[in-house]
Parts: sequence; structure tokens; C-alpha cells
Amino acid sequence: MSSTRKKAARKSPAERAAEIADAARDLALEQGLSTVTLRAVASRIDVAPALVAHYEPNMDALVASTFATVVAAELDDIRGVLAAETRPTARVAALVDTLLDGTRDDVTLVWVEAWALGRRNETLAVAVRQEMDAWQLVVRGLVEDGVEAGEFAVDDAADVAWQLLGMIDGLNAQALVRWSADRARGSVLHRAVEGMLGLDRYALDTA
Amino acid sequence: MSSTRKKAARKSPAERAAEIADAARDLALEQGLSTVTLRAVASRIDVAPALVAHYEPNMDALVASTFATVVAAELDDIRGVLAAETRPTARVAALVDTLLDGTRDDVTLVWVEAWALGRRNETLAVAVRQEMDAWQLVVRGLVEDGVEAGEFAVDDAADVAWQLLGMIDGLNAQALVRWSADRARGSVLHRAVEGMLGLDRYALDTA
DNA sequence: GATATTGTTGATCAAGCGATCAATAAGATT
DNA sequence: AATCTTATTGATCGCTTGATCAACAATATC
Repeated sequence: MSSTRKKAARKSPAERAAEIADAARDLALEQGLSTVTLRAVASRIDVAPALVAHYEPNMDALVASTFATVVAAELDDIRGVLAAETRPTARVAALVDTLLDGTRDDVTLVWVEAWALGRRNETLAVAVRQEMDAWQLVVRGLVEDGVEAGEFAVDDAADVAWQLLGMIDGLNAQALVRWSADRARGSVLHRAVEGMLGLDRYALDTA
Repeated sequence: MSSTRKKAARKSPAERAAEIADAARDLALEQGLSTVTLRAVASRIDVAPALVAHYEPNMDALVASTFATVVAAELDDIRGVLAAETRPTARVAALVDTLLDGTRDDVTLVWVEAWALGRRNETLAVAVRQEMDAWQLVVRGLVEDGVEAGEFAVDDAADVAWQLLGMIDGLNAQALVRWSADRARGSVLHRAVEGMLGLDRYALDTA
């Protein structure tokens, strides 16, 4: 009964487009990118499937833009976290601890599904590479700051940035399946990062 | 023309079951777990789709057992690699270098898709957890050996094992999308692992 | 050589997907 | 109030998926 729809209120194109994008984003965060379908998005905002198709060139594009929206928002969050600290060592600790605090499984699911779906959705694959680059740029800047400040000892900041991101993604993906797992893992990761950055042991724990 | 099928030769149940399992495995390695469908498996061995359905309780189960087969085989490979070295430090170096040598993207794809598909295929999810446990057991044993031999200094070998596997998975998954990437990354990973294990810097490079 | 066993298949179902298009009706314009 | 613009929809197509079942036919058994 509650799901019977008569007719959707007429809205401006900008308004409706935003509504569709929001519905797709919420769907992706709640149930994963693979549930962002024509019909699922339409039914979530109580509209005919054809309307969603009317507003989007195709579903691959909507999935790709949804991915980009979710991931870009997360990166903005992180920028805020980093800005709250001044010394590079403390900023690295904040970065790692925030990304592994276990409150972002919804975003991790989006990442993992994007890796898988990207093999059959080239538009999505392009978006994935773009967002990975954006993330790497931020982390790389942080590492370079640490080197200039004399806190880190690193050969190639770009390499370290990729490595750090890969580690974090892997640990989060793992926790997605083994939900009981504590992904902080004591602070084994701190030791690993200290090794990568040439920091003294336990330097990150007290940062 | 070449794909027209008349009638499949009659085979023993064991033989046919093995043939189906092999086809599913090859399919998974070549194109990913998501392409292991009733029809794709059937057509690969030139048989009616109904025959595959006849031999398997359902497709979720076939996908799950295919995943387990692929991943267990990889673990066996690794056991061989580890057996070739004696000192724990050298074995860790061999483990890391082997898993990141870039020759296992097919298996990585299976892993990534399993993480994603496991959210809607509980049979698969169970298999994923089992295989992760098997992997962790092997790595954990290696870490414990190193501690007993006085080579590693770690608080919790189990934590370190999970961490190490998560790092490796993440780096491989990353390379799956950014195929141009060199996942060895200089040897930044070596520095990270040295930090985790309490090894001297560069200890892994010369191991 | 006749019979029984069973591996194999064609046909078919319901469900889900993306996509298209003529027709409708809500709101803006005059 | 009449007209125009366009946001919205119902109907429908083609495709893919997993699954079921009566019928067929190849082989083993007697």
C-alpha cells in the first residue's frame, strides 16, 4: 500500500537531477554500487524508471558519477582531518587512524565494487583512476611535507603515497568480509608506516 | 559454424563434474568470478546449460567452490616458495616478492570479485572467510618461526599476519586497476614490513 | 539382442536488467 | 482562459540470468 505511486510532482530539471544523484549516492552507500540500477534509483524517489533514464545518458555514467561523488566526499573529510594537525608525523598518524577507524565500511564497499565493476564499465574505470590520483596527490603532498620538514626519510614520495593507500585499502577491504576483525590490529600498522617513512619505532603512537 | 553442438559424449559423473569444475576455474581466472554463469560454463565445455545445473546444487555453490579452488591452489604455490628458504627473514622476503611480482592478476581479480559478490552470496562469503583463515595460518606460522628464531620482534604474530596479508591484497587490487603501476614500488614495501617485524632497515633487501 | 539405467537435452518459466518512444498532463506564458 | 512548453509516464522491446522437468538416447546389464 505504502509504495503505490500516483504521479510525481513536477520539478525543475536541476532539482530532479540532484534528487536522482542523491538517491544513487544513498543507495550506493547503503547497499553498494551494484544496486544502483535504473529501477532501484527510480523507486527510491518514487518516480518512473524512464525518468531516471531520461536524466542520465546511461547507467554506466550514473554509476561512475555516483562513485566519484562518494569518494570525493571522503577525500574532503580527510582534508579536514589533516588540516587539524600541523606536524607531518601527527598528520600521518591522523590519516591512518581515521581511515581505519571502522566507520567507513560503506565507502569501502563502494571502492571494492568499483574495482570489480570497473572491468566491465569503462566510464567507471576512468573515474576510479581519477579519484585514485586525487587521493595519491593529497597523500604525496603530506609525505613531501614531512621530508622537507626533516621528519621523514623517504626515497620517492610518490611511491610511498601509493603504497600507503594500497595498504589502507587492503586492510579495509579485509574488514569488509571479516567484520568481526579489529582493523587497527594493535598498532601493527603504525610500525609498518614508521618503517616506510624512516621514523623511529613508536614515533606514530605518540604523535 | 564452429560452435554448433550436436550432442555431448556421455561421461561418468565424476569425470563430468571435474570437467565442469575445471571450466569454471578457467573462466574465473580468465574473466573473473562474475562470468561463472550457468550458460558460460556450459558453453565452454560444449554442453547444455541444464547439465551444469544438474551437477551443481545452485550457481552460488559453484562460484564459491571455484573461488576456493583458485585460492587454495595459490596458497599451495606459496607453501612451495616458502619451503625453498630456511631463515624466516628470507622466507618473508620471498613471500612478499612472490605475491607482488605481478604475475597473479588473474587470482587478484578473483579475490576482489569475491569480496564484492560475497555480500550477496553467503555460500561464497563463507568460503572467503575460510580461505582467508588458511592464508593467515600460514603467514602467522612464518612470523612465529621468526620470533622463535630471534629474527623478528613482534607483539602479536596473528595481528601481524593479518596486517601483512591486508597490505599485499590492497597493493595487488590497486595494480588491477592501475595496470601500468609497478607494484614493487621501489622497495617501499620492504621498509614497511621491516618496520612491522622489528627488522633493521634494508634487512629484507639483502635476505 | 532385449531391457534397464541414467547421463543429457530442449523447451520453458519467472525475474531482473538497460533502453526507447509516443502519449500525457502539469505548469509557464500569453 | 487559452495556448505552449516540457517534465513525466506506461508500455514495450531485447537481453541475460538461474532454475525446473518431461523426454530422449547412449551405455551397461542381463
